[in-house]
Amino acid sequence: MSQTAESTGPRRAPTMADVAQLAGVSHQTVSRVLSNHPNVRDTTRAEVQRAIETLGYRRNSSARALVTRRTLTLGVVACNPALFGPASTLFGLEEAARGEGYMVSTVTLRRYTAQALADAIDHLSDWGVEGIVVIVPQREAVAALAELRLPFPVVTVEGGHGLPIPGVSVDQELGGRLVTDHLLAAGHTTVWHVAGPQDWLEAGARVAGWRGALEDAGAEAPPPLEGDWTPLSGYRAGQELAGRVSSGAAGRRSPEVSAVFVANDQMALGVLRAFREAGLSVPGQVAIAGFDDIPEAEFFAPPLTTVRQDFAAVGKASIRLLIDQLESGATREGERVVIEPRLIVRSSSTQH
Amino acid sequence: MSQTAESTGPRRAPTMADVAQLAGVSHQTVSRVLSNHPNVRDTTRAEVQRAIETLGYRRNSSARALVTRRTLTLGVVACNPALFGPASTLFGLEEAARGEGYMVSTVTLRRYTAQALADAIDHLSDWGVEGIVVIVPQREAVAALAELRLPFPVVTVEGGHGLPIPGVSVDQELGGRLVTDHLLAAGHTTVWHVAGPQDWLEAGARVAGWRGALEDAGAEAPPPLEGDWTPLSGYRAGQELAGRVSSGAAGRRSPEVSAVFVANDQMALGVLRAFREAGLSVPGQVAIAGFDDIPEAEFFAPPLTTVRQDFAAVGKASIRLLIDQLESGATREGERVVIEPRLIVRSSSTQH
DNA sequence: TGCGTCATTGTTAGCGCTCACAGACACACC
DNA sequence: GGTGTGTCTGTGAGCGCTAACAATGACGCA
Repeated sequence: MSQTAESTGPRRAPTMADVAQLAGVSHQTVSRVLSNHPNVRDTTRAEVQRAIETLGYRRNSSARALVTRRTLTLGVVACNPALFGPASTLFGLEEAARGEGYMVSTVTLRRYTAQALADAIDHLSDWGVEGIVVIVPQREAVAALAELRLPFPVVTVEGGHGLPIPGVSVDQELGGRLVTDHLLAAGHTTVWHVAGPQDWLEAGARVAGWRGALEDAGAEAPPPLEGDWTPLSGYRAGQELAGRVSSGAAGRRSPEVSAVFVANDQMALGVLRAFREAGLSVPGQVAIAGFDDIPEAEFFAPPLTTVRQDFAAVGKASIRLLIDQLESGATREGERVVIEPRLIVRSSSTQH
Repeated sequence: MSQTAESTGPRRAPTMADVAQLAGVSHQTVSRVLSNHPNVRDTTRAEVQRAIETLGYRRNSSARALVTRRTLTLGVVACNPALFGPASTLFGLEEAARGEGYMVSTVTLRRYTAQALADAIDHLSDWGVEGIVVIVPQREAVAALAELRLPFPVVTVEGGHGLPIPGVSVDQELGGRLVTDHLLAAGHTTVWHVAGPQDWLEAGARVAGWRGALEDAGAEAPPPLEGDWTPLSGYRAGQELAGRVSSGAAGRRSPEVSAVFVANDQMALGVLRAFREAGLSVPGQVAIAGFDDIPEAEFFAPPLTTVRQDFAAVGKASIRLLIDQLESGATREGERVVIEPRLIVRSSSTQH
């Protein structure tokens, strides 16, 4: 049954010549109709269109790519695609690319290593992508990328500055500043920080923003804790911080814990749980702020003050940057698009 | 500077003929080396390999696809790719496909409509995908899909039964049962339900599991509330439920609210917030369970009992099903792979 | 010596399309 | 009538590869 499903046998997909024959024109005329060339008589065009519909003809993309030397395909390498940020960026990327007439092929990395990155790019190259966007925010990744000397344009997302590879990023340092300033303005003498993994550029930039804001305010910077973006690591950091709240500043020569800036919302969730278990009230005894504004943040206990990043804009800008290079043929050495984040104040940081 | 970066001008990528010439063989021998044909003398093979490395040659995928009639590309249509489930599935899908030597091209839908789905598939067809996986769990989507009669195999994820399109799904009904049974076993006389949008098959199946478990236990089924998967909708449903807890069953002729099964974790988060604001203790006064086991669930206040789905397995199985069809040429009419979910018990449903 | 067999290599055609160019025809102008 | 200047259409080549077949030489065996 399975073999005889299509009654006339394994019929080949119709070709341009088939359409031409049915419409009584040359294959070239069919091609012209398909590419909207102006110099085709209306009646001819209609005839060809009808033949196309009758046969259900579709242009063979491989043949077309072979002769035009354009695959109209872009590659994306992403690292933690189940996280909110990367997933949203991926989405924005794909949408923007499709709008520009390109297809997106994705390769995801379970964990970043220089080898995995190289393999991913190799895989994409094999399929003839015209350029790639790399969403691998580890510090060394960008360096590894710069050494690869690829035969097509590359754009990084959150790839950091100072490299010849163009990229798009959110101003993470500004985000760190916004949060810290906000907490200082609420009257806290200083702000503690639970940082992301320091091989991530974003994590480093958020630390820098936090530290900068403290310095500008003349506040002492307590030693930052470090997590790995997961709620669990935030939970552990939160337990550590909770211990310091109760034991007071004297024992450790550190300032009192009354405000914490956590480098992402998931870790902030862990911190909240740790504080809850320690019997600390938020924001009563400690104010907390996160980063990312995941959809859940508004419904945390209490709702979380955080920083919103416009991932869709990041995706769109990366594609723009990539396609610009494709079409101009010039590489935008070191060009960077920076997107501003926005502080979202909720009750985790404000005495109601 | 940008134009003169490559000193010898815009050199074409090397072709098989270039490699052949450098190695002193015919292009066909190069082709044989590349496709690991056994009948090539070792010395010849080595010579060709060296020429390939010297020139940095890569096979032109378009030319290859043109003659072999195989693009080795699979398409994926996904609907809410920033949600945890779809994103994880996407990830598993891509990884499995790459392992099998295929490339994955993705199209994401902002919102499901029959038109958007058709457009997405059109877009993928234009790029010559050999088959597609559709992760669009709305009820009508599958029907629309069945009517499209596509010239390549299709596999659905969470696409429901009774259609000629093969697919992979998690046993959502079983999941609903597991949760409900668990809550009943804890001594609750009945279990309320905050359902997902009823045009989603998964939402319907979870309702069915919930209702089935109640019936089997001889418990009365209260009218289910309906949300849209977002924390906000869960919050609203939670407010409604909280009102019933305080006013008691008498006013509405409904059983008392002492246990709630929420159709996903995000909505459960909203319910938790509503209950917290209403001064209800969880699980003291009301037990709550969710569905999905998002990474955050363990850190909710309180940690959430939920159902874990193995999305990676779903992705892997879909790709297997698709590639099997590709290689056998036969469509697996109505074949379904069902993956079992697992109950994760945490403190939101248990008196400590 | 003659012939078949096998491993190794080369030759040729053609996948389905676009590009460059060449025709055909209509119309205007001198 | 000749010569442009359009508009519309067809012809031929070739993109880079693989598949089918042909050719070559080495070897074994009668």
